[in-house]
Amino acid sequence: MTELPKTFDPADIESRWYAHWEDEGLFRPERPGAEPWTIVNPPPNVTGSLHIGHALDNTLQDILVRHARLKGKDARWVVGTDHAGIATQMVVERQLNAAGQKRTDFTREAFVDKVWEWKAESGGQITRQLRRLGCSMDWANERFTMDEGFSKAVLKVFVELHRQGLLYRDKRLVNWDPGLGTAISDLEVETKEVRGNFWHLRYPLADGSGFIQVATTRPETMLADMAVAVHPEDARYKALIGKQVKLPITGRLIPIVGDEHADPELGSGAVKITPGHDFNDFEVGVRAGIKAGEMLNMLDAKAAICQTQDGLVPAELIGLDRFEARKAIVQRLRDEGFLVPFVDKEGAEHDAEPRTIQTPYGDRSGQVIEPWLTDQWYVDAATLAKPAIEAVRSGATKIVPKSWEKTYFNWMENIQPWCVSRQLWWGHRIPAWFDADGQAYVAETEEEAQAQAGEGVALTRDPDVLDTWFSSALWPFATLGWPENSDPTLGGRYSNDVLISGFDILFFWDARMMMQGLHFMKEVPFKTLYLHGLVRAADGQKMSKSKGNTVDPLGMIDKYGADALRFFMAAMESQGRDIKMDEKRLEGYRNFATKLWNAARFCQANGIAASKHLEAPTAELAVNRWIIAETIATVQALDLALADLRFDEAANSIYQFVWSRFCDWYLELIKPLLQGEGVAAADAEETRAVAGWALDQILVMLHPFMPFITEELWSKMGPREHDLIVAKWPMADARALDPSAAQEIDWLIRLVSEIRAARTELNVPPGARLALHVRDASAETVARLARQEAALARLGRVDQAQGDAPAGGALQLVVDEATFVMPLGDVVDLEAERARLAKAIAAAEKERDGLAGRLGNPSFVERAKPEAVEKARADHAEKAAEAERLSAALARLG
RNA sequence: GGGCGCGUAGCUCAGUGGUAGAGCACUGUGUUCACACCGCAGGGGUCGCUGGUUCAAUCCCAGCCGCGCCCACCA
Repeated sequence: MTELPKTFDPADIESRWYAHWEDEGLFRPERPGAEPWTIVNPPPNVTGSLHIGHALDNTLQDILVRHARLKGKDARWVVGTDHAGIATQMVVERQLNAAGQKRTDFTREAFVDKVWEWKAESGGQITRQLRRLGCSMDWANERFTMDEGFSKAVLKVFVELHRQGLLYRDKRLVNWDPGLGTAISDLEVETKEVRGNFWHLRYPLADGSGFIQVATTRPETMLADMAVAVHPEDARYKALIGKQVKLPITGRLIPIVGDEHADPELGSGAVKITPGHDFNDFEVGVRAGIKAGEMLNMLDAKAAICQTQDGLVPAELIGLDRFEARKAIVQRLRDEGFLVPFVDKEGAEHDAEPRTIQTPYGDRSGQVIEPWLTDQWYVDAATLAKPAIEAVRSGATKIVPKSWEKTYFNWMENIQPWCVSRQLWWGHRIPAWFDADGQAYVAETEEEAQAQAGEGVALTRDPDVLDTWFSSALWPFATLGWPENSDPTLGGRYSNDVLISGFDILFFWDARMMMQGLHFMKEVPFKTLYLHGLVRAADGQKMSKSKGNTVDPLGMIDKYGADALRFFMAAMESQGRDIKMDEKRLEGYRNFATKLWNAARFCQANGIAASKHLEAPTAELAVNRWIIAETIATVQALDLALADLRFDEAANSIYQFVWSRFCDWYLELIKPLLQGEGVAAADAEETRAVAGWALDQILVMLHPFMPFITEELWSKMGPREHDLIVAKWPMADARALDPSAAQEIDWLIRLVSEIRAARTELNVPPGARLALHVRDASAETVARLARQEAALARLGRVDQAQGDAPAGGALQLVVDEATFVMPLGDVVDLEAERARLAKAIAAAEKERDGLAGRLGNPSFVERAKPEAVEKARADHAEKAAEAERLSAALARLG
């Protein structure tokens, strides 16, 4: 047993213990035959650094892993990083730019090598930071979404999905990011409301019989218009259907078509159709019989104007950026009389009507997204979604909190084809080869593709890579050895036990793991999906670098210790709510750690040491039997809370137990037994044994939340057979519960509390010792008073006296059947005591009368649950008796 | 337009069909060598508003007000 310093210094112990655990392989001790328990960590981006959201996410996971490990399971927390295609490519490109270079100065191979170099140097930052939080991950088997095994899994999945017809190449509109020069998925598009304009155009009918008016937010796209649509039943336009319009500027002849898409209520009721540059118009175009290959395209990859297939775009517009082109085209339309001016309320004329419009932006680049006609690879998500929906309906995967199920279903049921190809260099290269005619051959190797295509056919590999989420969707099984490992349960680790993620990646990641996991493993990837919220700034705002209101978790660890930060996260994690950063609270949990530290110091100083046994020691004294029962009750509460993933309840249970039960009462109550004179040696010994045992249980129970301080104290309390991280979780043994001991200590606590409150209220000097007389005491109370004499003397500063109290001023209080009288002689302010008693009487009477009122209501007695009536009767009798005894005490005061 | 969530003590948050809790902050006080990052005692809430269901509602239902988030093709 090593003596503990007076102040707890987290920094001193954290790195020491972490290194020890990791070096000794304690994050995944050998446990042959033990029940496997598995959780996979959401792989952070290699470009990332630990932010406060990671701190929450990983704390919750570590609590579950450590709990499972303490319970003796073969717990494994799979860890690794994600190659994060776009993000990582951007980081490396930015570095090149800073050095005056650019990506295209290099060959693809050379650039990708540079990214790997960057990854080797900087990609480990976040995993080092996770260690500071105390995360007990299986580092020995760390994975990367582009490591060799993973790449095999990705190839296999791509090829199989293709063979099954669930992955295909298609020409359709895609969300194109002109800044990054790649397609992105629906989920990577953020729609924002921006101030924009609404231009009203009039298109001349080809036969010269007049005009048809249309409105648009994107006038420049008129260069690729292929129709004007009106509602088939719209009386105003019905006769025009089938006529031709001669487009301004290009002079192209386009038809007026009838289509349900045109809403007679909106604008003029007629709408220009640009199938190559608008998702709605694409559908209208298809219905009008236009094939994707024929749709006019007027933009290049950078969203500058290019010549359309029919060559009708005037040369002076070619090469203009889309926003420049808009200005030029509006001006020309105005000059040529095709722009209908907007007249505002004051009667003034403008080119356009101001209006807020929904505009799509790329979530990475911040660029306005262009619907663009390209060939891309798509996954038939709707088909894969069906089993994923069913799995949640049947409960095979339970979503916690349940309220997210609806969101999950809603998204899954309306899911669109998932565009998985990206025009980037960094990522999993698509295993497809094209011949000269553009025919694709999909295979795991070039040889196989060649075999499909036939001898001598020249093949070129698809230059594109896969969406990062395509690979991370395989994380729950590809990290466990699939596909080499053909065991359908992957050694009992698939399905994973639980997945913890922020709700912000429910669609990006969780849903896609469900789809891929069910498709390839025929089982759900995880039995429970726990979704937590965001960590927000103190003022409730979302944290962001641009706002400059981020809180650095490492800074919090430096200031308060990792244990305090972890406990904060756990205590604040109630299901379904975001967490607001509250540094005062964090400070409070730092204080909690110090409190525990000092409790352990007290134990050390009083000969209390590491328990020799797992089971609770046998005990005779009520106080010891009571703390054993309280410990058991806390284990039960913790197990329940953790099973329900109620991290806040779990944290609060152990917090309350440690501070309010163990420190505030138990340690105070046993002081006379440890330090008093004339204590039987057996009693002192029993108490030391029980206290040591209870402290041990506290350390084990608190360990998942506060691993560092608990491990330190565990080691300092005496010799141990093993480290705390691999200790045994307490057994919730109901046999240790003792109602009579609990009742006695409960009575003692109430009596001491009453004495203290009364003393304070009457301004009895803290140091003054009072004589304690009792009247109307039952035999049980008399016995308890005798047994608890030392505790009462110490905590209440009272000395028990025989016989009735002498007449005169006294402090009186009622606990259960007995009235306690503490004579105060001349010191007492009789008026103050009368007032105090009167207040107590009033309170008891108020409750009594309230209960009487309820009992006097016939419908309550008739219709309420019998136990509710019974309880009301009992409470009423008790309150009535209390009021009477207090009144008697008041009367005695004279 | 659809969906979800939130509104409980000054602040941050739990909570239950039977008259409300925690941490911090606040007030008073400090005898007892574990701890002032502490102890003891205390004040403080018409549980957003309005109806309804019920013997009984902060908790269930409906509407309203306020706040936030997600999804969606109004040109």
